[in-house]
Order: sequence, then C-alpha cells, then structure tokens
Amino acid sequence: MRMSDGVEWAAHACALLAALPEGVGVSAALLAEFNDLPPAYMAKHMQALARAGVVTSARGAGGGYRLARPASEVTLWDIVEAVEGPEPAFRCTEIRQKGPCAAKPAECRHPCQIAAAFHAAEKAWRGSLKAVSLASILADLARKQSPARRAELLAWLETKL
Amino acid sequence: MRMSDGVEWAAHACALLAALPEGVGVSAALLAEFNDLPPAYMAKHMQALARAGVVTSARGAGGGYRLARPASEVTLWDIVEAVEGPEPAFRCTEIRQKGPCAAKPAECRHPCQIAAAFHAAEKAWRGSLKAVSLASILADLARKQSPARRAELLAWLETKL
DNA sequence: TCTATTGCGGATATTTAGCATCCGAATTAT
DNA sequence: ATAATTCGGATGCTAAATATCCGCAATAGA
Repeated sequence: MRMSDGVEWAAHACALLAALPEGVGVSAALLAEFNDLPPAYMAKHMQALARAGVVTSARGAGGGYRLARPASEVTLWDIVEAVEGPEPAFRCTEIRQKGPCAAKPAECRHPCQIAAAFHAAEKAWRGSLKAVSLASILADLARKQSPARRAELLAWLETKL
Repeated sequence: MRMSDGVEWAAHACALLAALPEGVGVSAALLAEFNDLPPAYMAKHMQALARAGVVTSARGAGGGYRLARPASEVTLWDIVEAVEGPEPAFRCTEIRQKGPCAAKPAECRHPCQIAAAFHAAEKAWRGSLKAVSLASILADLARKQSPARRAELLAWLETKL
C-alpha cells in the first residue's frame, strides 16, 4: 500500500498557495519549478485539486491557481481526497460469499468483522487528517522557520510573478 | 492508494485458523479453496505470514499452516505488516530540499509539518488495527452468526482434513 | 485583432502490482 | 525405502495504476 507522490506534491503546493497574499494566481509550471517536479504531472494534480474545489483556476496570462477558500478550511484530507479519490484503501471483496461454504447474500447485509475493523481504522486515519488544516501547517512552520528564510522564499516568488 | 486484496485474504485465512482446534494444520490449497481464491497467490501470502512469524508452517503430509500464537495475540496490524510490509503509505521525498529555494540538509533534521501530520494519521490507523485481534473478531462473529451456520462450516472442513 | 500565456482533457508510454506456473526441498505415512 | 504431500523460491505473463506528452480552448494584455 502506497500513497502516490502526487499527494505530497499537492500538499506542498497548497501550502505555498496558502502562504501567498490573497488574489495572486500561480501557474502549475511555477509550482512545479519551485520544488523541481515534473511540470506535466504537477499540472495533472492541480487539475484534480481544481475539480475537487480545493483550488480555483484561471486561464490565460496572469492566471493560474489559488486557494478556493481560507487556509483554515482546507485540510490534508481534502487534498488526499482530491488527488487519490475518496475510495477507501481497504475494499472488501466479499469472499465470504464465495467458495463451497459461501454465505448467502441475505446473511451479508452488514459488513463482516474484518471489513468493519478496517473501515474503523481508516476512519481514524481520515479524522486525523481532517484535523490538520493548511493554516495550522503554516502556523507550525512559522514557529520553526527563521523569518530570514521566509523572506528569502517570498522574494524568489516575487521575481517570478 | 489501495490495499492489496492479499490482506483481506490473509485476514480471513487467519480467522479460519483461529477458529480451528489447536494443533490442526491447514494447507494453503485448502485455505484458497474455502473462499474460492487463486491457490498459487494464496500460497504466496501464507508464506509471507510465515516469514513474519504470524503463522507456522509444516511440510509434508498432514502439514500446513497454523497460528504461531494465541488468537488474542494476533492483531490485524500484524497481518497487514506481514503481507504489505511495514513501510508507511506516505513516504516523504523531501521535495523541500529541491528546486531554486531548496532547504539545506541541516534545516531538515526534523520532518516537515506535512510529513509529520501524515505520520501521525498513520499512527492512528495502525493503533486502530492493533486494537483488533483475531480473538475479538471471532467473539464478534459468534455473537452474530447462527450456531447452525458455524456447525456447517466446521463440518465441511472436517471432510477435508 | 493578434499574440503570449495558461488550464483542460484525451492519448500514450512506463512502471508496478496481481496472478499463474514450475520445480526443488522437506516431511510424513505406509 | 518409497511415495504422497506440502512448503518455498524463482520465473514469466497480464492487467492496472502511474507518469508523461500533446493539441485545443480560453483569457488577458498589447
């Protein structure tokens, strides 16, 4: 089981968007360049974020992506859901209904104990991700990152906008 | 992100082993037949469980697999770890150290906020799985499954052992 | 209006995971 | 001993997920 790298990329991209002044659009190409990522694939993931309503997009010169809502209202789960899709990692294939001792469909109105346990575990996982917003990430970062470093990053971005 | 079907198969197989009287070995072929699963691939997963010490194996006639310890001491996480490996689903590739504003390695002694949040979420997930043992699964099952159904399953198994 | 820029979606390549097969080694029952 | 089982590992094939590319549509500014 492995989460696609796109989730990490999208999360960092969204954190960058959240750190920017309001109303500024950033192209997918620039977001990719910032972390030395493949531009084409980065663009795909930004499209996924746009479809999911996490960011808004604007075409044409001076366009690009920006957050669709305040940073405090975008969670890591929103980003995972946008990039990886909403489906759970564990998908019960109902093998109890197969084989020589197959259970009848009527006996399977409820998920089996195993599926229930996995679903509960994933719910805990999602809950943990929903508790972390871009705002809380930036707040943590501000505490650990030197102001000089932060200024350096913003300065580079300004030269490109 | 998707968990392999093998985890579901292994979990059901272990639950079956846990429901059996002590000292009985079951071949991989029979475990596969019980749920109409591909025998070769089932065998592969049973080997993984044996390598991880979840089950013990015995070759030769009358051999097969059995639980390596009491059902109360085998958790769903043990099975996931055996089949999928212990690596986390989220793997930070340290993209903050790449690109035109790359952070220096000295600044990266600690994981970034994003990686830390994902690691915390997976810890919650693992914790939830570690709280569920094969014994608790069987106990839940006994509460919902009719005694007649249980007898039916054991009867079929006896004809094959 | 024309051009440069940018997002969008389809089509294509690459990599990974799932599945099957084979044969050898170990063990037990006869 | 011998034969019947059964696990273990190596190898190859297929399907699916992942990553990449390319042309088109839309937008803003000159």
